[in-house]
Amino acid sequence: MDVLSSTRMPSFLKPEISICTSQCKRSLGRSSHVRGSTICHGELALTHKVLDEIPLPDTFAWNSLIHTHLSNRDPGGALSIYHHMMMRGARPDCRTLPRVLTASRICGDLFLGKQLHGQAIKLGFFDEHYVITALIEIYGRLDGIEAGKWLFDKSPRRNSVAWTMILKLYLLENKPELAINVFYQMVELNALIDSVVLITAAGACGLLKSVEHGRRVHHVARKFQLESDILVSNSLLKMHIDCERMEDAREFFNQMTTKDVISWTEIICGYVKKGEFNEALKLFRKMNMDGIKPDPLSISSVLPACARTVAHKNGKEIHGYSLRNGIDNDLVVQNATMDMYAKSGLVDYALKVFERMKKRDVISWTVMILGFSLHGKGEIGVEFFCRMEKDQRVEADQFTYAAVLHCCTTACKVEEGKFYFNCIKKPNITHYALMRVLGALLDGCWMHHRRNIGKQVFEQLFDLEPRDAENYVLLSKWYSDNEKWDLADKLRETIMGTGSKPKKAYSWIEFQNKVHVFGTGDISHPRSEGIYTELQCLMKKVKC
DNA sequence: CTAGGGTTAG
Repeated sequence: MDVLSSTRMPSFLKPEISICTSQCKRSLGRSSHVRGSTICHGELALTHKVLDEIPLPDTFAWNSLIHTHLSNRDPGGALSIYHHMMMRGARPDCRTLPRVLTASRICGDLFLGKQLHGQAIKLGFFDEHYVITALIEIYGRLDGIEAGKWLFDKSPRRNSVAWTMILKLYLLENKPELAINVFYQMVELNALIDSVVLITAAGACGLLKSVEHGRRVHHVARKFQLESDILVSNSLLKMHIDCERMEDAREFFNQMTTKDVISWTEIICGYVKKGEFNEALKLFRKMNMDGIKPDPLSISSVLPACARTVAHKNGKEIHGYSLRNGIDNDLVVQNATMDMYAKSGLVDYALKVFERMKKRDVISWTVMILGFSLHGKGEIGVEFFCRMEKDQRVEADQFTYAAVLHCCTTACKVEEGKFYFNCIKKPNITHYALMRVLGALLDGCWMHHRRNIGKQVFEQLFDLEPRDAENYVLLSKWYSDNEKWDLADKLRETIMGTGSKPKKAYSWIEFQNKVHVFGTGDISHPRSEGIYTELQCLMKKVKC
């Protein structure tokens, strides 16, 4: 029986147990037999019963039971144990309060947290590290960072856990610069710098995309000789990637003495995000040669690289690997596999994977709907969207709507497109989603030469994201398609003026089992001169 | 029997 199933057990105050008491006493005669990590459904129920029968269970036994409920993701159960403990006159100790505070935090009960705070003071546990941290966390998360920070400033003792909690709370409120400032304060005050606080600080630098702060955190890590700690080095690696410094990231990765599957996954992901799919695939192969076994996460991160090169052979190979190793049941892997097939031109394979899936989430549906639209099967995509809407377990989000709109554009279903577009106007839709949707609508405008609508859409696009170079590329294409060359040229000048750079465009060809990649204006290929000459000849022939 | 921590898919 698995541990989690005990979350469905009867509530503590009314245990419904039909096992004879003598057996209970044999198995749990002494309260120290209560072990949170190994306890299962029946045993937990038994424990309740036994604690009811013991004249006065010791605090250790109550603590264990509270712990068990918490680790079984049942904070409500933990709280009712605590309540019962109080009713029976048991005295909580310094290990009881942190756990009960955690339970009330998960339940979102700040009022109870305040009561427990009072109790901590009354019982003299206020200078306990664990109590302080738990209090900072419940105040910080339920009443805002300032409340947590106040407590932190007032608290008689501070260890690195409490400091880290403050950093974490700032990050939760999306204030990474304040988190980094706290980290610098720590360093200045000679507080103990450990791996966890370094990981948290590195995360803050990544969120800020600040190379400057990143260097300083890196320096501190080196000073405390924690740079080679695998968790620290992985977070430093991630920081370089998040700061969009792939060269630095690669250099750091290369000199890492130990690399685990997470290190490899991070760097592969970094290259995928940057569009360097061949480098991502190379590294995936290298990882295997280094004897690191791919896991569902690394598989899911390399599959997009296969999807976006003609190397769908690699994709099939990786699909085969996941089948042989029994990780094809992972939902994320299945979604990534479907997307790989759909984007490699094998939408039928994608559909096969889709139909075999036991569980489907909104991403599964979106991938499939988008897959159909990419293959000019917009009608089927819209059908799938309707099919999805019948499934109560999934709800369309911004990406699903973008996909279905794309279907409408490829199927020339302008009216339906408008209909879905109107469905999107819910409060939880972000600007980003709107961007994509508008972009999709725009494709429709091109097809129908509905120039006025197109112009309106552009105006909205620029309002939303005036600095996004991609929008200018779209508009430039729009002008060119409408043979407004002078406007297109003028726009190009504007783009240069804003200083925003469009993403580099890539193309590729598979030749003799090797994938050759070409970027715009790329002259890195050893035979690039010959390639361009040949290209010019071809262009001439095309024009004739 | 105790707190704060690194990777993934549209």
